[in-house]
Amino acid sequence: MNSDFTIAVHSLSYLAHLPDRIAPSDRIAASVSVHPVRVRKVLSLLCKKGYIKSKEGAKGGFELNCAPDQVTLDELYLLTSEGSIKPKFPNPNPQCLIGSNIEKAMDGIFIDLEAQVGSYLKLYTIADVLDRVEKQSRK
Amino acid sequence: MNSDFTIAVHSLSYLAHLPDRIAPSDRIAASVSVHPVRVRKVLSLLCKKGYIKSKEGAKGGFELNCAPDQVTLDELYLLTSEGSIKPKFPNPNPQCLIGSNIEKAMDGIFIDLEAQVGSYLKLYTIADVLDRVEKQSRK
DNA sequence: GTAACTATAATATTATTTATTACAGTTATA
DNA sequence: TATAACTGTAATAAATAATATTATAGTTAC
Repeated sequence: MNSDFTIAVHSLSYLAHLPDRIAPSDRIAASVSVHPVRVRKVLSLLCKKGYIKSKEGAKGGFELNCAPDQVTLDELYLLTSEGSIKPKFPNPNPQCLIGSNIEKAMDGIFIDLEAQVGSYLKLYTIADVLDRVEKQSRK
Repeated sequence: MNSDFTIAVHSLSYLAHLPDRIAPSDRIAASVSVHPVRVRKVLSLLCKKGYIKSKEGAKGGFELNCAPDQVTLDELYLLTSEGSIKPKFPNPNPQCLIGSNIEKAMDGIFIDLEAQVGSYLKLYTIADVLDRVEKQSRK
């Protein structure tokens, strides 16, 4: 899974926990600890899907536009990391029975695995993540 | 998942399909299409776990030492890629409620996810992979 | 004794990820 | 209405991770 997923989950949780649910990319970036340009790139995906709205100009930023308990981690996985479970198959030898067929043979397994991962991640929402964050902070 | 998994699965399938079930690293490497030194590195892990035996010297190589229908992909995943599902959390800000707790909050989710992945991969053996390779080759 | 092999460490190369810079466009507000 | 605070996005640079290569020592069949 790639770290755009981390950025998406962190950003949504961050916005959800703010009283006014809006923050500019540099503030979000400071919480996630990545570059603001990267935050904007990932959040632009979330904008397209309507999870957040972006406001340009002064006092702008990214504003939550969804119910935290309605957004599942599965959706964010698909948006940011779909297909990332399968490892690389670096040009196996086409002259060889195994080499020429193994990637396609494994593809079916990995497609189902992705579905498994999806159905598990569907059990968790941004609201759940926030709950866990709060529980963790009380430890 | 990292590509050492690919190398492990490919190598075991490759050995299993050979009449004498033995081959040197450079032959395996030619089928997988990676460097022989890398094959030896990954296969040395499989040796330690007893899946194969290595024979040094002339006419040596790696010899299968297990029943292909008894080795599950789960075992090979754990050996080569355990923990690789979880994305990176690049030093989130310790001054922030979200930043200081999100990685630990997510850890629980990813631990369970790994277990899910494991239990799915347990459904497939090297023998199954070989079957699929053969079916694929007849398409 | 030699050729064919494994084992493994050290280094180099390549690919991927991430950060940075740059700049055009938008908007609140002084 | 000028300016500061923003987003959007492309281009480039830097850092990191993955992979290959080189080197060397040890083993074994013949």
